[in-house]
Amino acid sequence: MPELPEVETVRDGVARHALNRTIARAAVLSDRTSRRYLGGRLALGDALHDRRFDAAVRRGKYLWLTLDGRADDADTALLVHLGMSGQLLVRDQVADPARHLRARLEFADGGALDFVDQRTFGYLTLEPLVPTPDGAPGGLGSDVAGVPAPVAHIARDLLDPALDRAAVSRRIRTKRTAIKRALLDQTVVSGVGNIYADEALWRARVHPERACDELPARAVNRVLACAAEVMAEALAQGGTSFDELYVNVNGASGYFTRFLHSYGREGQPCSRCGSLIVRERFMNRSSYFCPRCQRRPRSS
DNA sequence: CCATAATCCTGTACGC
DNA sequence: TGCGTACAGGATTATG
Repeated sequence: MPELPEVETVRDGVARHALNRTIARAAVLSDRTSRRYLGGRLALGDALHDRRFDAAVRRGKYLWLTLDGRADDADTALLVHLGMSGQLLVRDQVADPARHLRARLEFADGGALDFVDQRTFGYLTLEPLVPTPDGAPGGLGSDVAGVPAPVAHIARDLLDPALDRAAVSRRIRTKRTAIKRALLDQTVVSGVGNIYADEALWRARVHPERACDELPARAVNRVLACAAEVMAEALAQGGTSFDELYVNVNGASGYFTRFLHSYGREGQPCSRCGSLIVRERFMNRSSYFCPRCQRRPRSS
């Protein structure tokens, strides 16, 4: 499941292998993949014809590829969200279509960029860039102070040099909700999904149901620091491939799965204290935590 | 405005 | 063996 480290791994791969190459043909094969683009899948493919990407940029779990200069739409980007199972794969040659191939961009030099997505929560769309309020770069990968319009409400992420982490901490402490909910709220801080939320809370020794407005500032700061730390470490391992739906642009899995301490480890001993990791329903999904290291709040 | 529930989707794992 | 069901969950949309 692609969260920040996985999307960043993909962004890096695209930046290395897919920039400044002319797109000779582009085809979006599924209406669902282009559902965010009002012109429809055929127009989306047509719009990419004979164009090139000149940067690959990421904020949180959003990735966008900026189109090279053309007077009428120089500030336009192909916005990519991988959803649950989206993959961008760089092909040296046009290969046989993968089972869930949703779009293919063929380069004039013979290679291709494939978008494969089993569960179809991912999408592609073309979007104008809008200025960032603070004038800082819109995301990692470009100096341009712009983001695609649908990304304007998404907060900066924990690996963004322009993030004001102290302000995020203050905002979290005003929220009347559980800390894990706040971590997963992409308008508060972006890039954290279920896996890294659980891992960050385990590291910080904070129970996922702890109320934001009852946590000491120190604890919230610790959670944010741990989240940044665990995602940086995961990035260094190429991300987490928990269920094989996440791979990099070359089709390789990430190696961080073996370093997980809580996520997916129900019934296994906590690597810190030996208590058995428990799993609970939370927000229509699962929370994994150590019942001894991460003390449950009295209420709720 | 804020918090939360419902919703989209497909493959896999399981119980009967 | 096969069928039905639960489950995985990011982000938008709807509802309270």
